[in-house]
Amino acid sequence: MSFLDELNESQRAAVEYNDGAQLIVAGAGSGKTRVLTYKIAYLLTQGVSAGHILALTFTNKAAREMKQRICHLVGEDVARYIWMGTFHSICARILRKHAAAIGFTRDYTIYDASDQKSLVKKIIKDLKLDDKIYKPGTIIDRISTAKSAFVSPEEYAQSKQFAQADSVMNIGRMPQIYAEYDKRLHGSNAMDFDDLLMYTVILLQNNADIREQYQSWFWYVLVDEYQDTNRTQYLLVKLFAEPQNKVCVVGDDAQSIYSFRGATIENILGFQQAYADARLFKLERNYRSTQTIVNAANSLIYKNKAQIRKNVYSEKEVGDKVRVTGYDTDREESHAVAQQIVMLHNLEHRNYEDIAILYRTNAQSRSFEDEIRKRNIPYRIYGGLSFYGRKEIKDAIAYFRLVANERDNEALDRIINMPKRGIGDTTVDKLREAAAMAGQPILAVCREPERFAPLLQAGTRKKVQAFAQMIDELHTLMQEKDAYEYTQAVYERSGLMADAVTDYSPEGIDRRGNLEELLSAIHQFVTDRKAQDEDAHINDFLNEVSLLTDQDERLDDRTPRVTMMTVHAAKGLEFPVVFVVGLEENLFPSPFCETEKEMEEERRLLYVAITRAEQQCFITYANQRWKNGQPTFNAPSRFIRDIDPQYITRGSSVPTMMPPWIEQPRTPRTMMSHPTTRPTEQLRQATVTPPARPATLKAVKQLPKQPMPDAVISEWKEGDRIAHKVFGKGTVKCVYKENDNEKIDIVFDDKGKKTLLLTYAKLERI
DNA sequence: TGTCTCATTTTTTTT
DNA sequence: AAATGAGACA
Repeated sequence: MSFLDELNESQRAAVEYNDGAQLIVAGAGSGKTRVLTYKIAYLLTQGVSAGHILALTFTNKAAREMKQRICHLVGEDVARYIWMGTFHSICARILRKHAAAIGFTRDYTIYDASDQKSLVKKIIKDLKLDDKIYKPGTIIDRISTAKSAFVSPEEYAQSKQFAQADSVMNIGRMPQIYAEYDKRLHGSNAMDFDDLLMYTVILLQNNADIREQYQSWFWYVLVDEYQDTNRTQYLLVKLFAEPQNKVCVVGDDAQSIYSFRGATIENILGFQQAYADARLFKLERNYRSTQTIVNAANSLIYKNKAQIRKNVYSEKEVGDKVRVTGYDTDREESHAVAQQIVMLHNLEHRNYEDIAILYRTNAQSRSFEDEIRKRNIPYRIYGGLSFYGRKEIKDAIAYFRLVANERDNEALDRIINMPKRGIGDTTVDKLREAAAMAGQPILAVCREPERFAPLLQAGTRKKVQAFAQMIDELHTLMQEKDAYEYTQAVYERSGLMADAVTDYSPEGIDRRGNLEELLSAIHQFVTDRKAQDEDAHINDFLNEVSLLTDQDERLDDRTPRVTMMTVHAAKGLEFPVVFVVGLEENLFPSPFCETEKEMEEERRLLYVAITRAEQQCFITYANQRWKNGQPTFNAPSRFIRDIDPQYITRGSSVPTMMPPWIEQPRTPRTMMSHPTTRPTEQLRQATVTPPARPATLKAVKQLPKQPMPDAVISEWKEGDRIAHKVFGKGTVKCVYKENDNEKIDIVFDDKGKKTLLLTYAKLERI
């Protein structure tokens, strides 16, 4: 087999074995995708036909790339029949077909994070719980944890473990909330992301005929990134693979970084127990990075206890040492990184696309963005507001959703008064109540208000009815037209486009542009699907979009750009030059990890970050960082100490001030509202003993609001620093008055009218 | 009902 | 630094 010659010995062994269950432990950069693609190609040459292969990945992007590579090996006409996709998209596909078996219709909606949140908020309100204690975020997290562990509401109510964790958090009513949440989702003919997996397992468990149908259909099951699967996914894989157990999972326990989402590292560690005669293969040769980078990463991960020991090595050049540099402030850090990028580009002729900045939290991106833009360096930020996350796009999509699934109450909530129809919150509340009373979808109440909600005023009834009628008319159109024509009809009938067109503000023009972009994306979709002789219905589009992530967008753009993203988002990618920034205590590692186990996950996260680098790796930290409008002071991350010093060189941009190591007191939860603030000077002098906290500087949160006459503002402009920034609502002009330690933000709307005035104090001497 | 003003809060990572 | 929410008022 000629193409197998392109593999090394261990890769080839892994590809050629397919007698049964198989675990491939693939070190970073060891060609794991290559093995998977070649394995699939090999299976095809062995007579397994494409349609009988199921390959599950973590992201759409990974699926698409793998499919492309297989196309190169075996041709597109074969590759297109492989069942390749994310867990979620494969499940969504199966559930569409068998929706009735689990009590849904095939038009079910997939709720995204914001739908979940608003639903949970309503439940908390209806159950009359305190939203200070029952925070939507926490609740959603608990529900997701349960679903990831395949725990139903009933089982949740029985579970001592969940009950105990809830009582610690003082959220003892969780079982009721979970049950109610489940009920309302079902009532809305909707599922959240976790449901897609959970219901597929339920479907297969409860329906022997369907289960056997898939089990005999899938001859071979492959799973990528197995270290990031949760219990529900484990069950799912098992259900697909039984009874033959021709299953091949690939993963790296050292790169398991999604436990917060329910991933359990036990899946990969216990694979050989789960599949009795499973064979283990290891890929240990790293083809990506220099020896120094591999060694540095190894020395870091060596500090973790729970892991499959392996010996990842590189035979590339030794390469540069990892450069660790500390700065006084976060501003200096981003300034220096941007400057370094300029130098890399101009002096070492690095392409911008070869460079990435990786950080722990999305919030860190802003300062780098500012500095990089100042220097006119092209860049791209992943993970910010994605196109499909924009308000006007979500509104348009909410129309699609409601028309397709009239029970989708979250979509209705979004659009019933968008654009303005004079249907306010009070009316919607009444409608909701009437709907709950009658056991009807809210839209049904809108259709016949006199029957379900006679209390509404005549004028309101009319408005509500008109809305329902519009939706119903669109419903007819939806069935007649393709997605493109239908979208045009939606824009027109809903008044969305008219609303954007008459708005001449910069934001309005932007909104219109986005709506047009959506339309052209749908046009593209229709053309593509028709060329493939596939359906081009709006529901097909909706399906695809609701499972999209921000990393799946913007393929067209080929300008070389510096990449900025979180370390999580960088998993699976590689760059010649990588900056890992913000390596400080209380940031990286995150202040929220308390157990040693969580700390090990943070360490793995840094391992992932470092191993993204092919040739050069820079690590930076800042002694002072602005957080929530307040300065915070943190010691350099303990992880820097974990890396063997022989692979590190100290950066020299500022006087090296790595203090002799002090165990940074980790801010306990209860103290979070009073962040420790310590002046930089103190940090410099700190020796072995943890420094006391001399409060020579105090950050004053917010000055009392004071009227600020325009005259005063113009007076301040003279000689003061004035910054311009553009963000969501309007233009902000910040006026700093240094001597009085005050800063004023004046927010103007598009017409130059003053809309918001905030006064902040900077550091105040005591 | 909708807009404007002010006040409070903020736990990381994402399919 | 920014978003979200509550309350006042037109």
